[in-house]
Amino acid sequence: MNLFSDIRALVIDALAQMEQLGELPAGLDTTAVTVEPPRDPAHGDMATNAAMVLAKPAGKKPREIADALAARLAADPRIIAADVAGPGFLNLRLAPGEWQGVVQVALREGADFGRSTMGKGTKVNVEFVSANPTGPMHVGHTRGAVFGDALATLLDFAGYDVTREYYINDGGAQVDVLARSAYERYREANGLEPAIREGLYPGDYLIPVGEALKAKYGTGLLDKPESEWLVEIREFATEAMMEMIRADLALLNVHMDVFSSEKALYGTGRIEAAIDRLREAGLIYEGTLEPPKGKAPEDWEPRQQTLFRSTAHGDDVDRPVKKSDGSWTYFAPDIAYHWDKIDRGFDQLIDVFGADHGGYVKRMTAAVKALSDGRVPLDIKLIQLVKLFKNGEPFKMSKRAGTFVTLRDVVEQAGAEVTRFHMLTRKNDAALDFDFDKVLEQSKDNPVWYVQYASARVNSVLKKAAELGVDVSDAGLAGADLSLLSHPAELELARKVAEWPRTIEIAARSGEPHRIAFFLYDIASDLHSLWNRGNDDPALRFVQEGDLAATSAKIALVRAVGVVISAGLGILGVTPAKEMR
RNA sequence: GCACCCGUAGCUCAGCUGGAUAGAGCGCCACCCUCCGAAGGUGGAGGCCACACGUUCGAAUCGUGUCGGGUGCGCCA
Repeated sequence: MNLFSDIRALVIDALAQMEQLGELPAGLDTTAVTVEPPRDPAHGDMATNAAMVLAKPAGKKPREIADALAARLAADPRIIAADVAGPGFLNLRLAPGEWQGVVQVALREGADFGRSTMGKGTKVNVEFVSANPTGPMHVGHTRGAVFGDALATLLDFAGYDVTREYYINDGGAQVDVLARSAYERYREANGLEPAIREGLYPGDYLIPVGEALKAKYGTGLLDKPESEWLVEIREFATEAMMEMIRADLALLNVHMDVFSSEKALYGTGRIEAAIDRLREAGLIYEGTLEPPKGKAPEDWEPRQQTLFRSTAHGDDVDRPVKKSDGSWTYFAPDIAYHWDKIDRGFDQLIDVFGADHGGYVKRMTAAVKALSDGRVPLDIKLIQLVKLFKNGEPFKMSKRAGTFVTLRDVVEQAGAEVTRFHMLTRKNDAALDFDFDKVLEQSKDNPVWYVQYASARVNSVLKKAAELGVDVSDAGLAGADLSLLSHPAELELARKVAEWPRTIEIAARSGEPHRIAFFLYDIASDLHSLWNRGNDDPALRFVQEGDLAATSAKIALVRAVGVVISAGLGILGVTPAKEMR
């Protein structure tokens, strides 16, 4: 349930009645009518812009519509006041019973409170991470992994049918480089001096792969030409890398539903078929690209290439699908891969890319538009970089010096929970600071800690109430006399609880899980604030010694907040804390 | 040169498909607490929402342009 949509429905209903009575012209478009919490609580509980939005199409003054609408709404028992204000806002004040009802619903629905049917079962594919299988994942991948996973959970919660997917880039030149690097480590395992020349992957993580190769092949591949071992070792090393990547993802509690392989597309005719489909649409041609203006490479030579007319679908220039030697570019199998996703029946595609792949967005959306006849939307989410800090000082990374920070480093130092939450405290397209010390700090300016502290407080106060004989089960609390929750400060917190389902829908609609993290910080802050007021005003303490009924009602509210915090943390992939240590 | 993202308080950032007097944390100032409902609390100062036009009853939010920062720009993925 979403109280805001309920009241909006009430408003729309009232407008329909006004149309029937001729107070408004028939057939008005009410899609722009909103019911929202006003910024200033003094304006009431909810505000609607109906009168202002409809004034022009109805040919009436906003005030006139607002007055009539107010009178009609005020007749509903759920609404105790409806006042016209400002340029034509209609401010509504709801009966306390509505807010108390929300608390009860939260307790009854528990972990499902806020779950929405907005997505209507739409099949959506979220492709994320998709790191090259050539080494361990680094911090940048970590953010992408956390974001993609949280987005997937969020969409699921909002009623979408979600598939988490990883595209393995195992078809390009980089896996040959991996094979050659692993071969050197294999030689090393056999007591020979490895020749890790420029351009190979120098990382230690390939040493065990070399040893495993020795265990499998003994000395059998030594002194053989590359052509005899490349394919086998490539396969072996890629599989080893994928195992490592899966293990890294598991450290973060990220689990994919599907792993798709680029290599598996070769030789199946899938790539050719995808390109042919574009060709039939007249979008493939042989041609020559202009050099980019103002940045003409010195070795530029015009070349005849097979091009995709991506400009027909919003791109700036057409893009090559074949290299000059006739082999496919990276783009070609990616087109085939996205076609495959369309083919598998997804209604909506989401790709999570690093911001450095921003230049790839238009051509990919163009391809998906062309392949699906505009039926399947592709939404590409770009993830900005993570700036690492240690105690306020920038933490320099260098691949060459071997000081680059891996996903494993981050998780081992900060923990999966803290890492996940912190990575979601910023909008995906904004750069994120990650300070190894600050994320572990126990203070109010650390959102992770502050939200967990609220969660622990809920737990501890429940325990205390239970000791005094309150039935603190959700069912028991839902049965409490909630009309005792009448203090304005308590109703305000209940209002925040009522905003949870709305927050889910907004976050899901915009594909922005960080909104959940911010909401959690807000509601945690409100809970702490009410708790603190109990220091000065004993009537606001959650546990009222000697008054079981009042305590039950207050604990019900606290537990409702706990329900929301648990649900929210669950979407972010974080386990709520039971106590602080 | 072109495309995409960004520009909000001294700092780090939110701002809900355009909505009323633009919010939070840190820092700063004042007061309170010295409590085991704990790892502080309450209040305050502080902003031409980069700038300029435009659309609108209404713009931080939409459009155009300018300035500033980031990313990317055939035969890498």
